[in-house]
Parts: sequence; structure tokens; C-alpha cells
Amino acid sequence: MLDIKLIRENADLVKAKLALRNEDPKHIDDILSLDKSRLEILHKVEVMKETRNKVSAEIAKMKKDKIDADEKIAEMKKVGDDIKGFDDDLRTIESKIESILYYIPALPADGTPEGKDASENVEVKVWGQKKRFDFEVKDHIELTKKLDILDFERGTKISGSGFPLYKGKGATLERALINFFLDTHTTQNGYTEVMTPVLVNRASMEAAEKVPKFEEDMYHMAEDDLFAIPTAEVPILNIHRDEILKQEELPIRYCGFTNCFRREAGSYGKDTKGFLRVHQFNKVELFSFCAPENSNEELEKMLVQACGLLEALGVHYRVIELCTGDMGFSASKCYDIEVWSYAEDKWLEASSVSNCTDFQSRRAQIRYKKTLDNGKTKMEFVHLLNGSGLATSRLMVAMLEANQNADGSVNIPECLRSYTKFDVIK
RNA sequence: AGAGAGAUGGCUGAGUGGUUGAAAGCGGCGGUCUUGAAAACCGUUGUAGCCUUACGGUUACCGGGGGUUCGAAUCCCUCUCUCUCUGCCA
Repeated sequence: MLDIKLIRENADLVKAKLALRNEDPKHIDDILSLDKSRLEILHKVEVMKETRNKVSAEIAKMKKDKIDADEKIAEMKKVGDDIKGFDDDLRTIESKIESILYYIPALPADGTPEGKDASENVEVKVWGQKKRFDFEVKDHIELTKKLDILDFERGTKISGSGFPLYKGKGATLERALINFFLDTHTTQNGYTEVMTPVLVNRASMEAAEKVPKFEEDMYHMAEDDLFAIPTAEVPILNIHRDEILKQEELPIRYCGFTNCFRREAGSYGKDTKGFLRVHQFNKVELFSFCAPENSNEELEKMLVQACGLLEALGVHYRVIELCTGDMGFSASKCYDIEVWSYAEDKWLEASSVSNCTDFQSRRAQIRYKKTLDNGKTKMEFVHLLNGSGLATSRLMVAMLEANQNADGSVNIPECLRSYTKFDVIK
């Protein structure tokens, strides 16, 4: 969430930045007026509380000295009732402020390309090039069906559409990708591997800024008020919720593999074919708890690390920087990595790497004690960054398509062969 | 799932209605001593909101929320979590 102080003191700047994200400035005005009345009441009630504290101490003393204090007690009873009324008012106003604040996205970083929607994203890099096939390319549905490595029908029988069943060498290939990613991050990129819960409580969802705004996008188990994670970002972020980190231990970097679950409510009919949009998919996540002054650099590092995997796999990809209108709720700056699909004839998103600065850490109360030049210390919110490194399903689409042969067999990229123990699927 | 116990500052752990933001110890920081270090001794040591240029002031916080009271860490209600025993189980 945004800092209420920033809104109070730099309302015009906040409004201007939010306008770039197609946000209504009226929400900020609402917060400002609520905040103003909150402070007015706060001042009033704090003076009353001060009085009450002082007089209560006097009453204690009088009672000790066996002096009659009935008059003061009666007086304070009145004050106490008034305080209760004002405290109620404060609570009401505060919950109103929260209910607006929780729906306002992060401010875009300076220099983020301005734009209304995905059409105005900026391509910043292209790696590799398109292959030429002297036969007609098959799409991933046909390929995987012929090779008997993915069974969408039976996945649907088991759970519903969008719950893929991997089979045989398909399952092995998936496992190989995950292991390749994790091994690269732990041995070369300096990440600590974690294996997290995939069901998380409401507090964790709130800390990651997924709830309340996106609650209907989540699978939710009402009986225990648990949510199936849409990304490992949620449990990993919550590893350090409500903690004060040490300056010298930053950045703290975690990677982790999880299944990810998304209801994708309202997205039926769009890219729902086969593997393109599913309710359950696999992803290796990169996450960093980072000092604010280093977060820009950290974002670029994570992007390079994610790209490195695709380069090792030999997959043609491009990087786009998302424009202000297309960025995710919590992100200040965000890159997407897209892989080329020959059968779909378009780019598919395989990774998203974001700098969420202090937007989530404020809500999650993740701080560190910073030592200033004068030797004093100051609490600061850490910057949080997350990135997919990588999500497998769309990558699998691109990889199978790109590595197919005329006979419908598919070659396994060199770097995966030590994991799969086979070099072709036929 | 049943029975019981508990949740206090960075940690251990006192505290059952009135100078208790909270004893004591440990840890941290500063200092004395020392060639240096250790030990010893002295001092200091939470977070957040609001007011203030600043010094400082003030409010809140003893798992979360609500209540009783002039006054709550302390009493009541409720929720969550942890531990022990029993049961079940990959």
C-alpha cells in the first residue's frame, strides 16, 4: 500500500503518477479528506486521554491518602465516555481509509514508459531468431497428444479444464526444467532454495497485496480460510513478514519451486487453448529482499538471470518493459519475458520480473535497521522484488514447437539432457 | 478430534487493578581500566502515530479484536496461534 504520509504531503505527485495507471484521482481526494478529519479527531481525543491519565494518577494518590475522590471520578467518567465516542469515530474513518488504500496500486517508477495498455509496452531486447521450418509446424496440443506426454482430457476429468496432466517423458521433461532452473539459481546465481507451503492464510495474502483486491482470482478454502497460492511470491514474501532484518544480511535472495493456482475468472475464451492459460501451473520463483538503494540494480540482475535460462535452452525470446497502464498492482517497474510460439504466431509471456519497492513491505511490515552516516539508526522498509525464473507451461509450448522435427518428434535441449536422460521424445 | 497449559521488549523471564513502557538476567551500544583483548565496573539500549525548525512533548502498543473500570499487561468475552498428553495419520 502507499504511504499515507506521502499522499498527505505530495498529493499532486501521487495523483499524477496514478493517472498514468488509469487510476481515478478522486480516490486520493477521498483519502485526503478522511485523513484530515482523522487527524482533527485524533488531536482532540489525545488531549482528553492525557487529561484522563493525569487525573487517574491523582485519583490513585488521593485513594492512597484516604481522600474522597468521587467528584474527580464522576468527572473522568464523562471524559471516558467522550473518548469512547471519538475512538469509535476514528475506527470508522480508519477502516474507510484502508478500504480505499487497499485498492490503490503502486506508483510507477520514474522513467517507466507511459501508456494506456499492453499495446504501448516497449520492446527492450530480442534474443535469437525465428527458425525456418520446411514442413508445417504442429501446435503443442497436436504434438503432445501424438507423443502422449500431455493429457488435457484426462486432466479435465480429474479436476476440470485448465488442470493439465503430464505423462511419461512429458512429466520427466517438466521435472528436468524445474531442476535445471533451481540448480542454476542455487549454484550460479546466489539464491537460497526454499520449499514453501502452497496454502496460505489471509494475513499472508494481505501482506503480499493480493487480497482484498484480487480475492476472486484465488482458490479459497472457506472452512479454514486458506488460499491456494497464485505464485510462490506470496509464501516467500511472508517468510519475513513482521520482521526487522539486519542491514548486513541484505539482499536476502530466495528461489523456490511451487505449483501455482489461478482461477482466471473472467478470462474464459481468451488464450484458453491447451497450455496457454491454465488454472494450475509450475513455476520457479526468484525473490529478493533488498536495500532500497540497490533495488534497481537488483531488478536488472534478476532479469539477466531469468533470460540466462532461456539462452541456455536456446529459446527465442524478447524482453518488454511494461508501460504504466499495463503493470501489475504492486509493481513500480516491470519487465516481461516472452517466448515465441511458431504455431500461435505470437509472443507468449513466460516470465515477469518486478521491482515492488516498498509497496508490499509496508503492508507486510518488513523493515531493516539502517545505519546512517552519523552513526544513528533508522528503520526503513526493504524493497521487494520478484520474478519468474521461470514458469514452465508457456515455455513448454514454445520449446516443443521450436524443437519439433518433421516426423513429430521433439529434440531435448542440450542443457536438459543430463536431467531427462533422453535427448529426443518420439 | 478429546483433555490440559500457555502467548510479556532482540532473547530468557518476573509481574493479577493505580508513577509498570514494564523487574532481573543475557545480548547490543558507549565509556573506565588495559600495550591490545578478556574480565570487572559505570552508563545506555523498543516501535509507531501526532505536535514541534529543533530541544522536546504527547498518545498507543505486554498474541489479535471487543468489553468492564476514573484507571487494565493484570478482570470478562471472543478469535488466532504454540506446547504437553491421548487418538488418528503420509
